[in-house]
Amino acid sequence: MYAPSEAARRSGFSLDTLRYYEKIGLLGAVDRTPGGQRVFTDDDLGWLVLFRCLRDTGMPIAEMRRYAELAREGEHTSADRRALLERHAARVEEQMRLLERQYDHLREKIRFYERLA
Amino acid sequence: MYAPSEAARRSGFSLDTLRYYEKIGLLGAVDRTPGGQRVFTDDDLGWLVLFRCLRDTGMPIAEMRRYAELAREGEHTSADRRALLERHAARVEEQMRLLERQYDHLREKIRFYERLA
DNA sequence: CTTCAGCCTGGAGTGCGCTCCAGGTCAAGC
DNA sequence: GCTTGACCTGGAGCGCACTCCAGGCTGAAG
Repeated sequence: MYAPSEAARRSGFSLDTLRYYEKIGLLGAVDRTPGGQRVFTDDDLGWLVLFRCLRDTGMPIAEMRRYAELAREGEHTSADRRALLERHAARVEEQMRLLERQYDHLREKIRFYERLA
Repeated sequence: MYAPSEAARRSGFSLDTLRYYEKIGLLGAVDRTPGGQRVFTDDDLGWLVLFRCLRDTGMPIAEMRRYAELAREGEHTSADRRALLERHAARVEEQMRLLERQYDHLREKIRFYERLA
């Protein structure tokens, strides 16, 4: 059980972002105190860690939401979820290759300045 | 000498983006025909290749513009330009490490589904 | 000389992912 | 019981990087 600020700290998302993620249905309905304040569970935190992974690797929010909806539909969507993640992983591999290629290009440019000095 | 559409094709930027880059001062003033249509030089293309590299590695436009302005100021800014590129390269290295870490995490998640099948 | 695809301009609009705000409520510590 | 910092809501606003549009001009091919 985590207070909102604690969940924010642990997940690395801002409080506003956590509320936003709930509002758009990325996070399922978060538990509340009788007074209406959010209480995050370990399960919620697990989702947030996953969202951080997907977001850091460039998955658009719409697709994360799709994944979350599939998960909420139950066990029978696991093949779809797996396929979704595998398509994403393939895109990430491509992205890593591009990044490395452009990094080399950048290093080459820097060497130009080194020779100049 | 390249027509706008040819410059777009070769650089991978859209025509609108090329005009936008000129408008905001990322690209210096591009040559024109007597009638006012753009004519891109090999030098322009060189800049576009660099912008693609920097953009693909996540440099914000404001910083690319800073680099371009330094270059237009002349030789004496080369140390600044080099420093700018080196700071950027360091950020790219960090980005590559993060991407790889999160990719591993993603693969781990996929293995979970593989074991499920 | 005509045609018509390609190009021009200034400015408005888009999509994404937050981020901020006003005006109030909640709850832990004294 | 009171204080005060954390939290609530709905909705507006923002920053980035384009992207699109209307209405008009250009220039190579036939």
